[in-house]
Amino acid sequence: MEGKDMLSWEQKTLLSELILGLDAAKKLQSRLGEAPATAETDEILVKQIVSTYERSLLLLNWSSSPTTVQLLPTPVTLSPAKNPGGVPESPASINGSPRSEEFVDGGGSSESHHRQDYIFNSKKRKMLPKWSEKVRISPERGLEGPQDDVYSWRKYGQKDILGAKFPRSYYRCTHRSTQNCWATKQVQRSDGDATVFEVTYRGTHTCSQAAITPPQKENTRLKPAITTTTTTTQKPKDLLQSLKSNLTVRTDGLDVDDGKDVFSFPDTPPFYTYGDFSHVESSPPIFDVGDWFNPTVDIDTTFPTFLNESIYY
DNA sequence: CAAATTTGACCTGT
DNA sequence: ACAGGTCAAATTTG
Repeated sequence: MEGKDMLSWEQKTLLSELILGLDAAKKLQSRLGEAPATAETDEILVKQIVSTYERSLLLLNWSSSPTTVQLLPTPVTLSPAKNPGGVPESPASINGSPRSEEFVDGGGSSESHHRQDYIFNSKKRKMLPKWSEKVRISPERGLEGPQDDVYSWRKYGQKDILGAKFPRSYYRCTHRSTQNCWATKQVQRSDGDATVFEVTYRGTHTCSQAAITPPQKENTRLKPAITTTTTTTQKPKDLLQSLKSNLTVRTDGLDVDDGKDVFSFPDTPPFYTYGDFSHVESSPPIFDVGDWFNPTVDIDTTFPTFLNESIYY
């Protein structure tokens, strides 16, 4: 939030990457020109150069998606502090394989791509930008936290994570198949603070978000988990040239235990600084989330039933 | 009845 | 072999 350089994260990163690359390149250049220096050094330098430029390229435009692609300079005025994420996702096989087996379907055909497709996608997916943030919920609001855009998510899995007390749930954009939008997110309840969830996004939306979604209620269901909130906001914005790479903010491994729950919430633009992520919000008096989480759980009774009877205000 | 979720099987990278 | 992530059939929800 504090702003010194008003440069966007992308710009900063790109700049430093390019500078590093250039510097390394120059050194190597002089070295090679001089004498047969140590092979090791050269190797290191070369590696650095390569990776640096790779990242730069990725930042600049690592998209080459067949369809979708949204490198259009949206004339939308973005808040200076917030930049809706908009990284086109795609192969970006910079120095990977000069193959052309890159894109699958350019339209929407998908008759029988089976594991091939799966494999391909999983690889591709790994390269998608990733970032995470924490969201806290408040008894009345539902959720609190950076709420900017809201996309429609569809849960496609849940898994227990080793060491974590709560399962992690996986969501993907509802328009995955229809619009080839590969944005996904995973939600994990914080071990420590029951009102905090950590959500990790992967890939940005390439769908015309805010699709036509019937008026939905943002309610809470009576299920062992607060799920669903396929909210959709129609904000004709956000499609752009934001770039980001893989940043992963992570909460340390705290160990607490509880029941389990999940819920989904909106998406938010990624914004952080390279190795600097200090977003510790002042923790206001936390209230109890009462039953929104699990009114009834089917967990072993051996567990402290999550917020079963905590404070009530 | 269509769309979303649940959940165990399956896939892939350490 | 294991853990995390995804698929897909069955089931639930609206």
